[in-house]
Amino acid sequence: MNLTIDAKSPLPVYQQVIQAIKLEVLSGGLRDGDLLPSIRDLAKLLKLNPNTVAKAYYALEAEGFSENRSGSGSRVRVPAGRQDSLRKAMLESEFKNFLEKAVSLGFTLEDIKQLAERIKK
Amino acid sequence: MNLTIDAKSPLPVYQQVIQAIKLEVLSGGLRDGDLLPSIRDLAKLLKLNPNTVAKAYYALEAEGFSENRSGSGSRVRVPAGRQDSLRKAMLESEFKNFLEKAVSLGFTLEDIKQLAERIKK
Amino acid sequence: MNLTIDAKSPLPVYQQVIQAIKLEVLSGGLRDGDLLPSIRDLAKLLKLNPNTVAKAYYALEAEGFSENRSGSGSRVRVPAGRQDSLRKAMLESEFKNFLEKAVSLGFTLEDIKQLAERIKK
Amino acid sequence: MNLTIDAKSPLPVYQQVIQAIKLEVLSGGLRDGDLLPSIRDLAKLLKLNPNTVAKAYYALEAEGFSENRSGSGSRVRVPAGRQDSLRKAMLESEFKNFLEKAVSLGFTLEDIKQLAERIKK
DNA sequence: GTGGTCTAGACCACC
DNA sequence: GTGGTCTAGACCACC
Repeated sequence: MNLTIDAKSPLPVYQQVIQAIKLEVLSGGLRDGDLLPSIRDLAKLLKLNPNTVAKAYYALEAEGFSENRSGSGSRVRVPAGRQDSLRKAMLESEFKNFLEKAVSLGFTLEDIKQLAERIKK
Repeated sequence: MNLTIDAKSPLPVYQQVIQAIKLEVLSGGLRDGDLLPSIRDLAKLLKLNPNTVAKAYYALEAEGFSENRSGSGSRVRVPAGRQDSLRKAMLESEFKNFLEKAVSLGFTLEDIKQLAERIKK
Repeated sequence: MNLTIDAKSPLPVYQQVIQAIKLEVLSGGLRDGDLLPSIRDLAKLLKLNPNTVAKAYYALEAEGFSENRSGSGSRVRVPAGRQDSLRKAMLESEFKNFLEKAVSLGFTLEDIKQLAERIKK
Repeated sequence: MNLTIDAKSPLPVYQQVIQAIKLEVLSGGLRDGDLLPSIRDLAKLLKLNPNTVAKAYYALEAEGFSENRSGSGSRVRVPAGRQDSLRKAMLESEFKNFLEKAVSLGFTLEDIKQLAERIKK
């Protein structure tokens, strides 16, 4: 897993952990049944308090992304079908987000196409 | 002006105000010399404490986006050339941001092109 | 509000707080829009750590029972219709629960009727 | 025996085991002198650590519900009269429990009677 | 070792 | 004053 925490981000640290793990799940880096690092290990790795990581794990379980069991760790839970639809939904929402900002900045779809051409290379 | 404040956002409210006004300037909704709404009026409109709005206005002035003259309100300050380059820089940064997320979700540039085709219509 | 915490209960303290507030909402003691006691006040009253009460409030908000706003406290949120259906659903579930236990103890519905007659008086 | 263990329950697992066996005894599913399953067998069946089951068995013996003789297993101990009075006491306590919750939800005895009528069918 | 709960006490943004 | 986040460190049940 490739987790980095940005202490300066306005996004609370525990939510950064949630996002990073969700991304890992959605990108296929973590699959259904995979064991997540233990709360204490991840806390040590990210130099966070175990409570902060626990909060993230708790939220992930509440959202159905994992199953935490005392004594045997936390495992990823992603019904096969769900992963793909979540992935697509997330991409679309990110893209719409971007489009909205671009449009409110006064750019046209033509401008955006040109931008895309330039950066792609 | 089209401002909406999200109290639940991790981004502090006064920074949301800053962002919204900058967007307005960059999109051309506010031009060099335009009068910003008074601190009290904007606070009332957004249901915020005037202190919060004042904090945003001071920050905008510090960044050179406005000029506050006590007694005669705050006026937008945008040197002619600057607006365009800021606008472009912001669009590029947003687009790169989106691309990064898409790639980390495992999508290819081809996937993104197709998405763009679909949404455009 | 009539909250009592049982330190010996196997139910975690923060869940006891959640239950007590939900009960208060479902019984009509707390209505939509009512202000909950502040985290600090309730913590002092129950002799708990503010974090523990905060955890309960956070969960209540996640379940849609309240809306917490920094600076202006936590307010009960119960759409008028929902309260009644939740109340009935909870009663039925409690009753079924009881019936199951009674039946597994080998009692008949006749036994239960007699018990009810006796206790009612 | 019909045992199901809920790892998420706030009630410790070994106490769930105790409860389940007591219920079995009170309902007549297990009678005086009956042999309980071996600690290892029950642990395997419930996917628990044998230590957890052993803890439950010791507690049951301490309460006088069984007699553990090393080498020849654990046998249920229920003096003839005791079973019936325990059964009744448990039912009454469960019923009072239910009534309390119903009343605190604001239901009247009339409401409860109607509920009973509906479910009975 | 594992996750879950809790206290104590700090700092933040907003009021 | 309000809720939200975070660290530090403890204890619990279960493995």
